[in-house]
Amino acid sequence: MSLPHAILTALLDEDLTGYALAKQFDVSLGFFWQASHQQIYRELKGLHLLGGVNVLEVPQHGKPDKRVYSLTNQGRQMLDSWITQSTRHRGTKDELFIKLFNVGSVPIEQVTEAVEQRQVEHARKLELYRKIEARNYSSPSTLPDRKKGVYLSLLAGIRQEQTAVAWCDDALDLLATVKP
Amino acid sequence: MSLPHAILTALLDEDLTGYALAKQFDVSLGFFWQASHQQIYRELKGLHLLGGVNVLEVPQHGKPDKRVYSLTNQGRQMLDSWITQSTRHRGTKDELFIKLFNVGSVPIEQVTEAVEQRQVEHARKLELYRKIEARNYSSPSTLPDRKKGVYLSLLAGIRQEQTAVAWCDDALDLLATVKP
DNA sequence: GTTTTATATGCAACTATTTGCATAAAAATT
DNA sequence: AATTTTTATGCAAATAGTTGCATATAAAAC
Repeated sequence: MSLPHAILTALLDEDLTGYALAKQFDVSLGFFWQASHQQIYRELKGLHLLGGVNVLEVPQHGKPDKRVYSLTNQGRQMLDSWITQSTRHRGTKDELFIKLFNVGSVPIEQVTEAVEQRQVEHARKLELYRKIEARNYSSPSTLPDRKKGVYLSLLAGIRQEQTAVAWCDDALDLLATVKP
Repeated sequence: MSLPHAILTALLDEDLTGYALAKQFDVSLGFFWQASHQQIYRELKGLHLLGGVNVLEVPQHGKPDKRVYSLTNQGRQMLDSWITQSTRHRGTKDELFIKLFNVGSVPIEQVTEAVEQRQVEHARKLELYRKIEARNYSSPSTLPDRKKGVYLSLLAGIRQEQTAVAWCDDALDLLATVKP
C-alpha cells in the first residue's frame, strides 16, 4: 500500500515519466523505499485508473511515446488521507543475522567475510549520504519547510549507516575470537 | 530464499514443532527475520520434502498430532552451503520516510504524530533488548563461541534502536519548526 | 461458570515483489 | 565503425508474504 503513495510523493515537486520516476527512486526516495521500473509502470497505471495522476502523452520519433505523469487534486487528497493512517513498521529483515545465528556451527570465515562485505556496503552508502548532505543540506537551520522532511530522512540514513559501520568493527573483533 | 535457512538455523540447538518455531521466531531470530506460523508450516513441509528436516509425529489426544521437526545432516549441509553464498542486503523500506518527504505539503501534526509513535516503538524494543542482554549476555567476554553470533545480533539491535530513538528526538525538534 | 489465552495445525485467496524477457532508437564511448 | 549506455515502455511468470478462515482442546483467568 505504500508504493502508490511513494509515487504520488515523488510527483509533488515535479511531473515525471515512469522512467524518470525510476531514476528518482534510485537517488532519493529510493533510499527508503526501493522500487523497480516494472513496479512503477504498473502502479502508475493503477493510479491513473484511480484518478490520482494525469498523463500527458508526448509523441517521440522512434522511441515509445513519453508518458508524463502529474499529480491531480485527487492525488493530493490521497496523500492527505494516507498521512493520517497508522504507519506500519516492518521489523528488520536481514539475512546477515541469520548467518550470525549460525556462528559456532558453520565455518567462521564465511560469516566474517559476510560482515566485511556488509561493512563496505554501509561505508559506501554513508559516503554517498554525506556527499548529498554537503551538497544540499550544508546549513540545515535555514532550510525551507518543504525540505525539512527530506533532510531528516537523510539524517536518519547517515546515522543508521554510521551505527552499522561501527557495529561491523566490533562484530569483526568478536568474530576473530571464534575458533574455526 | 532465507526463511528456510532461518528455520534450519532455529533447529540447530533444539528440535521444535511448527508452533514452537513460530514462538521462537517471536523472541529471538524473529527480531531479524519475522515469519507467520502459516509461512513456517508451509516451509517446514518444503524442507521435509527436500530432506533438510526429519519429522517425529507425536500423537496427542484431542489436539492435532504434534509434529516435532529436527535437523538432518543434509539440513546442516544446506546451511553450510548457504553460508558461503553472497548475502543480499535489502535497503531500508519504511513508510515513515515517505511521510517525511511530504512535510510542507500535508498537515504537519500527522507526521509529527507518526514520528512520536515510532519513537515509542523503538524505545520499547530497546528496553526489551536490554532486558535480554542483562539476563543472558551480562559478561560478553566469556561467551561460548556458539552464542557469540546471537549476542552480536542483539548488540546490533540495541544500537539500531538507540540510534533510532535519538533520531526521533532530533526529528521532533526540527518538525516543531515547521509552519502548519 | 464463562471467557480468554495457549496449544497445535493447516488451506485458500490475495497482495506484493522480484526476475526474466522483449522492443527500439538515440547518445556516448571505445 | 562497433559497442555500450541511456532513454522509454511494458508483459508474464515466479517467488514471497499477508490475511482470513477453519478446527479443537486444555488451562488459566475473571
